[in-house]
Amino acid sequence: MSPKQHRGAATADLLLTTALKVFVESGQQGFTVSAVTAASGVSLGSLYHHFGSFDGLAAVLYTRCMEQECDTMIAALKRSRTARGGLRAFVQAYLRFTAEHRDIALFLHASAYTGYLATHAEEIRAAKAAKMAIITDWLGTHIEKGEIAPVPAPVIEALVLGPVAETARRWLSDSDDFDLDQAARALPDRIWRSLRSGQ
Amino acid sequence: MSPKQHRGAATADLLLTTALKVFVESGQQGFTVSAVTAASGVSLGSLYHHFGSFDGLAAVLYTRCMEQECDTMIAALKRSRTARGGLRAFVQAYLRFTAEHRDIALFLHASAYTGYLATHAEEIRAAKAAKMAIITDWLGTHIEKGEIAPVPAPVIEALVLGPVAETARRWLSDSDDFDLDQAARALPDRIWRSLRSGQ
DNA sequence: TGTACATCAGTGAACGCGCGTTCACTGATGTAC
DNA sequence: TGTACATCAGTGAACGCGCGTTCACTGATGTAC
Repeated sequence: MSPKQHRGAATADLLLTTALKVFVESGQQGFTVSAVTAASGVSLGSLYHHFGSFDGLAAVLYTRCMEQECDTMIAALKRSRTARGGLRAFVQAYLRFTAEHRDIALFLHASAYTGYLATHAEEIRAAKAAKMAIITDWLGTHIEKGEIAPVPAPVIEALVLGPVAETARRWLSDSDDFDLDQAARALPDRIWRSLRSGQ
Repeated sequence: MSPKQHRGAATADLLLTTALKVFVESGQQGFTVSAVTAASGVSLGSLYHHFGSFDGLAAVLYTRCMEQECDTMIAALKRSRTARGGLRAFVQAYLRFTAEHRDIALFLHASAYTGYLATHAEEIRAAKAAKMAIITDWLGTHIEKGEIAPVPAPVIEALVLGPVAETARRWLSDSDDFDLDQAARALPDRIWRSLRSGQ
């Protein structure tokens, strides 16, 4: 299972890093094998040696980015024991991640309905579900505790992820005229108002 | 300016209708000129006569779908004079539109970062901004009246559009295991809690 | 009313380009005895 | 320690396919006098 040589990892890494750069700089249209090999200096055959296909490379890149983002969110959530505090940390971590890793955030948002992920759709779906389960579990425990209102889980998730994702999308498509810090300040409290039980 | 013949309108319409069908059935990958001409029975030259390019057809289709959706939302908003009532109508109209026009909703969501809209990005942006202005104006008047909390406009917009768009996206990618009616029942009140002033 | 002309609508073969992929190959590294 | 061998890593020319687009053309419709 484990490879007898390890120097290949650096090449695979270089390809992934370059692929992300190419995507961000050239968009979906310019996201091609030849663009990635040209920009990285790695040969075409080497790319196929490591990833099997271009879709394969895209799938690995997507999974890696998605997990990096989710792990950041999850760490933020678990830093706090109250629902309100965890939520605040989650929202701010998401927006900070978007700002600090614009390339990753852009790739993740833009890949939603693309063809290059279709081949590996099931694996990606499973990887995403695994990370999301941690987040929804956290929310679940706080519903049980009575801090969050007893509303169907998909609704809670939409109330949390929706405004944050929408804000990120806006900033991604118009970074100059959109005040992300202002949104990061106001959003947590407003989202919390939509979730808390009582009243 | 006006054409001397009108029968062409039917052909252009057939092309647009077929293009939407092809997109929904075959995805971004299968969304090609040849697929559209084959499925519609219209000749390649005729497509170019009416739209100039394939991107041109896609841009017209996108604009048309977007305006149809926005007009539905706007009509719902204006049916009510209170912020709370308008918002409820808006949310439910959005989700109902998504369910009733799954094909349009899917195309609109999936087109966000695609290459085929890049060429006409500016016109599309302008058309979208024109429709959105009506919605943000409506929200603005209710902020002034004090019904909606004095939070920055982009935050308000994210709180309204975010959860609704997220819910639509979820249903679009998993129509069988997602209860859209349940969401449509619970969401308006929850979104309203995040917007209302006071407390 | 007839006819000449301009414009609109529609046709489909042909073209070039760039895409993802294949493949036969060389070189580097690790393993066995 | 040396050497034979298997596997991993990397190379780049070549291929076929299907994409969007072009273009010279015919037919239909409306207009002018």
